[in-house]
Amino acid sequence: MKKENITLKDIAKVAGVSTATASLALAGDPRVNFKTKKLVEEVAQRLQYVPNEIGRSLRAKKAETVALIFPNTPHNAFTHPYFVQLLEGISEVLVQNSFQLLLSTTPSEADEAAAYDKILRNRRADGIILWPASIKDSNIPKIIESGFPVVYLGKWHHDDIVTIQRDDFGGAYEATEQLIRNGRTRIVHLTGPLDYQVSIDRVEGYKQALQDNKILFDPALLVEADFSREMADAAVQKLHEESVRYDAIFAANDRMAIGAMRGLRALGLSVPQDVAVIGCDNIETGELIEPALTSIHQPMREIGRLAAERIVAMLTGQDITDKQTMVSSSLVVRESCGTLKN
Amino acid sequence: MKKENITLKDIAKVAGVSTATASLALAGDPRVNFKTKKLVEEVAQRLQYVPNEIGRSLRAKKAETVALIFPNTPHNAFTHPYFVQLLEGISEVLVQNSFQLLLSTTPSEADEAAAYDKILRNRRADGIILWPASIKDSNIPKIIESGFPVVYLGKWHHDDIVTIQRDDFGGAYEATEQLIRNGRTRIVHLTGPLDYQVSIDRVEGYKQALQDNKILFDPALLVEADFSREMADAAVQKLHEESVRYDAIFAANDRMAIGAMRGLRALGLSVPQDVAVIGCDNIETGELIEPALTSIHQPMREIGRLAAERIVAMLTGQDITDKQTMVSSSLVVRESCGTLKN
DNA sequence: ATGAAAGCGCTAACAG
DNA sequence: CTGTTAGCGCTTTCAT
Repeated sequence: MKKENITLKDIAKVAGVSTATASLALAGDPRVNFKTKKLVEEVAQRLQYVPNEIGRSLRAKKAETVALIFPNTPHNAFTHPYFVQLLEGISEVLVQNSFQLLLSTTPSEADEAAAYDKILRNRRADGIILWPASIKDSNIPKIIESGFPVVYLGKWHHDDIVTIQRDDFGGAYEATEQLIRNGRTRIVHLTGPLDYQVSIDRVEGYKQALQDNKILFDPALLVEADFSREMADAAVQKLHEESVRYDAIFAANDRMAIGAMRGLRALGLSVPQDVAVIGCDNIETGELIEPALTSIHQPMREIGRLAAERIVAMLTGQDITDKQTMVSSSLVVRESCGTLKN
Repeated sequence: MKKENITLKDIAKVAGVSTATASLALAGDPRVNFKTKKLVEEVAQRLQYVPNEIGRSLRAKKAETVALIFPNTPHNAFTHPYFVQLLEGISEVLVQNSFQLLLSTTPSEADEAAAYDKILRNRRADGIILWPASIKDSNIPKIIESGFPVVYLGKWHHDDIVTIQRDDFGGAYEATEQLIRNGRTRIVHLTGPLDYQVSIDRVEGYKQALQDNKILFDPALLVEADFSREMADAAVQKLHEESVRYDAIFAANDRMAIGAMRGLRALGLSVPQDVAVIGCDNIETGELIEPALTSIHQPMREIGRLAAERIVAMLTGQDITDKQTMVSSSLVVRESCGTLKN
């Protein structure tokens, strides 16, 4: 049932030319006679010839493939609500440019190094889009310094690296300021794990907004969590037990914001009257719950698109003028933050 | 900066053996002397040799790669809330078995055929996991009948095809029956597009449940929609304008269920008192809204895992005993369907 | 304008 | 036990 694959040799034989000529003809090389070209094309068409990309890759030393590498940690990747959108943006651009997309998860921390290395050098992919997890990941410098074409989704302390980064600092700043503008002064910040750059940047933005508004930063209001609903809920409980007073929560993602809202409700506190809440990610759920959640919208699809465009540019030898690209986020104001409708 | 890739030839030269011996040594072939084996391994290690998979693939005529093909229609794939979970299940198994995952979207309907064909025959992937969109898609029979190793996610009318299917009929039956058990008799079914197999199966399950409970099927209660919240909302409006009376809605996905609930609220109707609602997919949002949504849980991750296991089995020459696998769904009962707590 | 031949990196059949 | 050789399918000089 399974058809034998027909090769260039086959169509050359049928067309009565050499494989070299056939190859040139199909590549549209001007040196080849128009008539032979037509003939070869006709035969290829008739035999439904599809070039074997593997052979082509071996010869060309490139695979026309981009790998998306991401560590599949519990806080990252698949569980991230916006992973799909990133993927969609990347896919969209790669398809347009006839690149393939190879998905590479690194299963366990243990063989991450090996996994990276393999992808780097086994030539299955010509370039990499790298979604970092923790900044502690020691493999990342290795990849980046290997000189392999890579687009890094995040901040990296080296100007030579092509990066696409979100303005997490700015987003956090804006969210915090929104709460302050609404009259809140004791603002809890539920962070993600603090070995993530995104978490650090948000804390900075939060602190800066406080400072610019002459509010003293209170360490008791900074709570490290893990992006999960459960932990946010628990954090609210804990704050209650410790009798910490606060009138707002800025959570590092919507899941935690929602978890916190549930925790608050369980304590008999109302949102936004008693405690105003803002999250990050602007997931669909936030729009549907009561009260609707104010959130920082992250343009993940746009980031995916930009990342793919950059890597394609690098692989096709174009110049990257601006290596660092900053994508700004925007605050979507809904009921939960206590802003009065105007 | 970018290192020249070292090849098998290089390590053979350094180790002072032939490439053949080097190859065998690294493959752990018992014929090669223990000492030479150690030597070669040491050199490979030292030079950080990573085999070029492209060369290997060309030789072996396989790529150790599985492609996931899905048409990126508005109702499918990226917008589907459960796409990520499918992906996760697939990825998990493929990683375990050292297969790569190639993601193939078909951009526009126009060149779908070409896209499929290319993937089928350019040998970048050894096997395919196929997520169908419409059953009208004429490319699907072609792929399947080409004899290329494929796992089809859905129902296919041919016993030779390896499929993983959800029990959409059973799920719809169970949901409908639950509503009937709760005393509802005029049950609206908001379907997905009726050229999707899933939609058809659900309609069948719905009808069967009605019939088994001696409720006459009323065509006015069967409303074709498009999986979107907006259309569900509009459908509820339309039913109102046409003065259609009903006491329950079974929606073909949670998005529509949620849209319908919003529409009902706008009409001043309460859920579940006036109208009981059940959705499909059991998305996270359903758990968080008020009233919490009863929904059919779809084990997409499990499906992904099974699909990947099957395709790996096929590619490694194992026997597939049961070609058709049916995965059952389960009803997650929450408030919206009006079931009394016990 | 076309063909012959080399070679990308790898593995496997066959010698020795 | 190891080396020689051929060839996977393709592109690309280099001759003709």
